[in-house]
Amino acid sequence: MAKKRKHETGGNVLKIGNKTISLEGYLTKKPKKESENPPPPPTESPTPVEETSAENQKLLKRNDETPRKTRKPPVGGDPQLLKIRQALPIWGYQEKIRGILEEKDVLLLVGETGSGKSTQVPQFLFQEKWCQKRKVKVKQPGMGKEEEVNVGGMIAITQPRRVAATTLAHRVSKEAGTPLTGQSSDGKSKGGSPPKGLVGYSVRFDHRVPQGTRIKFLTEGMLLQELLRDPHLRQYSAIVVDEIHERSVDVDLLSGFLKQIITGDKAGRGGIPLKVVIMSATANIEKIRKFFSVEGEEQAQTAPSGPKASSESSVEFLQIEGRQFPVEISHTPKPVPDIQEELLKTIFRLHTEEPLQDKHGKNDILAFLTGQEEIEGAQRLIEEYAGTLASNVPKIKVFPLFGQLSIEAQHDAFQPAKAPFTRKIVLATNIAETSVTVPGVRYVVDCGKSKVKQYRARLGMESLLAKPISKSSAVQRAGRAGREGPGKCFRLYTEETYDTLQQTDPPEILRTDVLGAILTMKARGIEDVLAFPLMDPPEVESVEKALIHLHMLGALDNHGNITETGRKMVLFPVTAPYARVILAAADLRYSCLLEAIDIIACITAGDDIFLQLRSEEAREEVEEARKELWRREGDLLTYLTAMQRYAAENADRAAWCRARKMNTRNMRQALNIRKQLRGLALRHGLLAEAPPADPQPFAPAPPDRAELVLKCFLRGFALKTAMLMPDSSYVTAVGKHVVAVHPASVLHGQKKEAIMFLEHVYTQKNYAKKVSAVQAEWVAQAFEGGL
DNA sequence: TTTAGAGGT
Repeated sequence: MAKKRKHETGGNVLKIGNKTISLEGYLTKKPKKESENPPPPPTESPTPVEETSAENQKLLKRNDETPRKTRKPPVGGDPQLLKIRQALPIWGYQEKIRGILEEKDVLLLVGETGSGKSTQVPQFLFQEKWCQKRKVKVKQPGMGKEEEVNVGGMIAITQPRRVAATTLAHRVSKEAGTPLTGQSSDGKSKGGSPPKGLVGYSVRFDHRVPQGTRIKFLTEGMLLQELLRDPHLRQYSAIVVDEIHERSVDVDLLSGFLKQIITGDKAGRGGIPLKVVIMSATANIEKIRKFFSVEGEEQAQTAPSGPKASSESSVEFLQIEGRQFPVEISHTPKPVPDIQEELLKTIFRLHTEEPLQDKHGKNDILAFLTGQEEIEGAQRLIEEYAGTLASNVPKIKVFPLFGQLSIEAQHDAFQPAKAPFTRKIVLATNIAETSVTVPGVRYVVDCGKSKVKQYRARLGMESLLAKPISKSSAVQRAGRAGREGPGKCFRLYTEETYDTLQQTDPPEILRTDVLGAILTMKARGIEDVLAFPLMDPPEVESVEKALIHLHMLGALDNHGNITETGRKMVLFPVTAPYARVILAAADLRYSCLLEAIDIIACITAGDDIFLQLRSEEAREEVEEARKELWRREGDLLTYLTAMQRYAAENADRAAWCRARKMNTRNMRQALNIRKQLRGLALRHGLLAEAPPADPQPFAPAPPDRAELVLKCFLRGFALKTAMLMPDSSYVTAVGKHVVAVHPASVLHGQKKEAIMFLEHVYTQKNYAKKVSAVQAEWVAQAFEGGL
């Protein structure tokens, strides 16, 4: 297996064993980062209304051949909601925004929390002349033939999270007064029939795109998927990229594709430009502005021929004020030796000195800590100490808040403390920084750290460690105190420490394995991935590692071009190694596709489907029930058993989960993913016929079948294997690192001749997770088989 | 003996 090593041979060629990958022309460099925000809350009401208000008319001072008042009003709308809309900070900017986009292709809009940009901007734009659907002639690629196609008509608004996409769509459809009911599939809405809805959304497992949809909210990943089918985004007149400051891998890739569309040859869109609105919650936008501006650097390489968009598509910038109460920030005078002690002192000083409520409402406390362990420790101490308080001091109710908590427990943290004369204290991870808003908070305590995942390409492993937060993160945390009234923020670190913090967090693309990003590019026709425009290009070494890995998986050929296997892999919404396992499982040599899908569905459903049990009692309580799921082959076969038994359960699946302390949310999600993967396998010919519907009687996989399943997973994960050493440690086959089997694994504390693990994380130790027992011989075979 | 947070036709 050592033969599969990389050798640099000359400039642009990589050799792996006897194979050669061309890296022709893979070279570019680029510039820096950002912070974030949530949408306004929904309200109630129905009835029709004119969009063009009197206020609106006043702003019509611009040079305009077609007077604004002739613009067709929206289908309907709600007068009460209109009043609320008119009070939003962004409302007064609508003519300005329209004016800019009439002339320019790119607008960078910075609006702080509560400015209303996510809901209003698409409504300002959809009736613009440039936003109408047009029939144009385009040349078919390859052939000289022209075909007539529709271009434009819709506005897409991307969101990093599903919940944001769906709630914004509901809100905007209510404001517009049109229903959000259609179940029609994407973009198939034919003209002719009367419009049935103005607003739609598209997220995984949930699509509502009524006929006549003009405004479509979708997740970033969903638009990337659409790009696979429609590289010119012909359905759209404009793309609004919201929350770009969160800098997910998906939004970075999307930005690259949008940049290529706006700076490149527009022949694929029949010469019709695509308008792009980039929205960010932070004022630190120089990098984004530079990235999207055409004049900037080398725009030359992208389009090989055809007319080039030039001066007319420069980036316009607009800043909208937000709605935020002032927050008084204080730092500690000296570095604190013990964070937990300082946290307790701060909380109890606040609690005893500050009023329980005022004219703005509740005065609750939100503390940011790094993780579950720290939160639970602090909770114990606070509750203990609270018990000793005098009776004239208000009571305390502590709510932990972290991602692994059940939905119900998370929900509790959002409710006001029920008992009278009681203050709510929420101890949260950075889940409360962006993903959720806790109402009632007026005091924030910030420990100044958070756990950060970092991928190390050289080791092929990731780490999860507590690191100092960035300035923008600190500002964001403080801002959580000023949502409902003037607030206070107590930072448990000095001002000098604050000054040393990084301005922004490194974007995800620099902290994660770029394997998926590279495959995404390759599948969308990017030959030279190093020349693909990215705001923060990953290190060349990480890209090379990913290319080699993709080559090993069979997704790329010797020239670095995507293979038929690679094209099939991207059809499945799982990471490349899992996609490779799915393809292998469909192969006649293995024929265990349904089993592989069951396992992959469990693994990709979220965090572990088995809830972690802290106490010895809890463990004993469910041990018997869980035992029937355990397989000595390891975690993968255990997941398979869990899924098979869960799917076989006919009575009450939630109760079945509760009895085994399993995550019901994730099991439901796993079943969704299983259904989706089965459907895709069927559609793409990996399955001959639809599997029988649930519930099916449970039958445990016999050992020979289990062996097939594990060999099949080795096709995707041969790199993640380790051998047992005489001293009982495991050493990885590639790289020779010592790994320990994670305590959550069923193989923890056991000795097997070799293990395969799907995850490799450094926390307290170098841990192997999702572990299975394999034979050394299978590992060798997997390497020899070229995977 | 252990666990930041998002996300996909």
